[in-house]
Amino acid sequence: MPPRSPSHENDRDLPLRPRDTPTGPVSMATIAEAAGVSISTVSRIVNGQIHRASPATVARVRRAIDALGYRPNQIGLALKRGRSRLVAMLTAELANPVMATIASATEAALRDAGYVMVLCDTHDRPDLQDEYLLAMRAQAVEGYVLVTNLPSPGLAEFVARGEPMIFACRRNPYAPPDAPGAFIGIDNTRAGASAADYLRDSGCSRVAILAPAEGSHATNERAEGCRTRLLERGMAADHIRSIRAPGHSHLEIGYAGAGLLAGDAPWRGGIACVSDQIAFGIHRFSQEHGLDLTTANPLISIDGAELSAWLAPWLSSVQVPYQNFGTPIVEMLQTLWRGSAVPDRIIPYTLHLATAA
Amino acid sequence: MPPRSPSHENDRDLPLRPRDTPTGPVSMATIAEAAGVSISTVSRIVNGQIHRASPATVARVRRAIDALGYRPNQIGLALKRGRSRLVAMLTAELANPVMATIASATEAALRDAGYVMVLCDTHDRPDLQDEYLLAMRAQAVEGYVLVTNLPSPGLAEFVARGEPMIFACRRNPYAPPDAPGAFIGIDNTRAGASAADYLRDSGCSRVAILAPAEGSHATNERAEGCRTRLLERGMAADHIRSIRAPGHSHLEIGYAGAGLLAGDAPWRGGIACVSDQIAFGIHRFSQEHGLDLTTANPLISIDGAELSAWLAPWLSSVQVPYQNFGTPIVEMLQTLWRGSAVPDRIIPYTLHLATAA
DNA sequence: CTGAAAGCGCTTACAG
DNA sequence: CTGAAAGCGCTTACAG
Repeated sequence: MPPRSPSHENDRDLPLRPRDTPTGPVSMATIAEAAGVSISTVSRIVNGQIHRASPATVARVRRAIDALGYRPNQIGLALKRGRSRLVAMLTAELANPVMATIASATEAALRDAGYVMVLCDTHDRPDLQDEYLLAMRAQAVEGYVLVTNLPSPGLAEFVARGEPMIFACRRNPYAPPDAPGAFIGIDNTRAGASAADYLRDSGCSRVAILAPAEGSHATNERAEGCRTRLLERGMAADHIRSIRAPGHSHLEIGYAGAGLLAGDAPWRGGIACVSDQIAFGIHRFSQEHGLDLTTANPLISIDGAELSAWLAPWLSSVQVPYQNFGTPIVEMLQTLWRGSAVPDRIIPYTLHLATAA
Repeated sequence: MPPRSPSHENDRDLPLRPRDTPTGPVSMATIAEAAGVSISTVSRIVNGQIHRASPATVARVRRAIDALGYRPNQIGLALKRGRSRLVAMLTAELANPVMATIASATEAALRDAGYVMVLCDTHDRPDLQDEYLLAMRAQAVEGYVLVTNLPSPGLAEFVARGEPMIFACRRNPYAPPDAPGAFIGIDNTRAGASAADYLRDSGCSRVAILAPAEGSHATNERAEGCRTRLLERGMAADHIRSIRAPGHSHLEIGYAGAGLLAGDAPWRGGIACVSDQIAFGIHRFSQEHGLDLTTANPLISIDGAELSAWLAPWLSSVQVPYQNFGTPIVEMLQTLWRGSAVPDRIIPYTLHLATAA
């Protein structure tokens, strides 16, 4: 750093961050020394207790802060407070666009609230989920947003200890019955029913419902909600074909399901998919085999990724506004921090209609 | 906690984590007291210096650790070391599948290396980028992975200070010329050339190149690489149509570009898109207007998201293995930490061919 | 083989 | 209006 006037009065003229040689991060002690006051005084001023110092002192300290580019070290703060300004997000699979959207929205909302998001991808492995929970506690994170709900000893313990956790899309597997579950998501049963209504209203007299063989609570509810509504609306049980296809990803499940659906004869009727990706899988199978499963039949999926409008105009969907989940998630966390119970938050969805002729 | 035998000898029989009442996280002091030794001794054993304690002591401490479920508090550690085990990832737009893939891959590689990833979405705003850089420094993160490269005062300062930063896909705008840039990505110029080769080999005698009006360095290189190769391969300059379309997202850019392309007469010739999303935009425009831009013309894009194989079989692409970026990114970071310069890492790509007839 | 002490960067009563 | 001191959970010479 070039030599400069010893007078603090000149600090005002310095650019915001004048260091052009690498220096370590500036600590409160540095500021205290530069301003000729104690660390306590700097701390108070940094924390807005300006009425507890003379205006001259406040000005001097502030000038030093600006001149040296001071930012409070969050580690020191966290150690003192016993918690960081970190919130952990655990996703089952970040590569899934639904999860990426939720992560992105949550990150933005947390930033607005002054928090920083740590991202953990469990790859749907219970051991990794537990490893992350423990690692995050060791980081003194202040809360957890879970888009994963595998039963695991660690999760059970965290729930039992009352750690501040929000469950997005997937419910707390250890929630006591009838207790608020801190869940945010859609009513999956109703979403399934809406899919059924759409197909029924489109004039379908038979419907195939495609879901994963090893479904989660959410996908099972969607499939069951659809089936129940179809029955309610007078469809004969043997006109409802439930296909539970195997596979790792929903894309593969859709592909395999399409094989089952088209096995005997070309399917004529409505198709309900519990997720977008399953519909995409059906589409690929259909194209590869010269079929028209997705273009000749009324088709609806649940999730409604924005990309569908661009690449899959043949697809109608129950559209879930995942991009808006961030704000309510943070609100729910803040409620937990205040010590209150957090009721489930059921998000309304909309219906997106296929645009293709 | 139920009363239990005061003898430590029984700890061996306790389940891994026997606390069923909420207790604060266990500190080293707790372990020291439980094992009847000093904190120093616990610290040494936790850190593997077991030859510096008697076997009996080691056993006693380990038993206490297991019984109480102790994990070192990372905040205390970080304060002592001056750095956390955190690495910051800054993305320009997490909702973009390319960025989500890189984030996911980096997260996994960091975890394997014992680090935790903090995710920051700059939304392509220079002010947010700077805000995050400063916030991350205040968290004492040990390194930065940037998938954003907006010129900003903060970024300039970080580069000048030699902070450990990796630039993925987007180059360091402040890198001194001829210096290693700690960049990882493909050779964009060559990728553009490969796109040109594909179209030329497909027999195209004219080609439209679609790129954003306000292109980044990367998209400009791709477009220019394509154009140059077409000229090299004997295509007349007036058979190459460069379309630089306006828009916020690449989807919109593709849509707008398709409008320009189809403005006068239906386009007959090859189409090169500097990104997948631009191709998707063209597809939507084409479908909505009853055209066959994407199905009747040889079409290639750069990026090659996996989803294309499912939803856009008409699309060929230069496929970039973003899902494999994690390991090299962490290796590069580790090289920086060792104090060495990090040469650019140019990742090879493959060609994915359209499957549709 | 083991422990007391200092210190990392903060905050917060407490004393003056 | 201001500062010295204790303490958050660690590590690391240093002394014994």
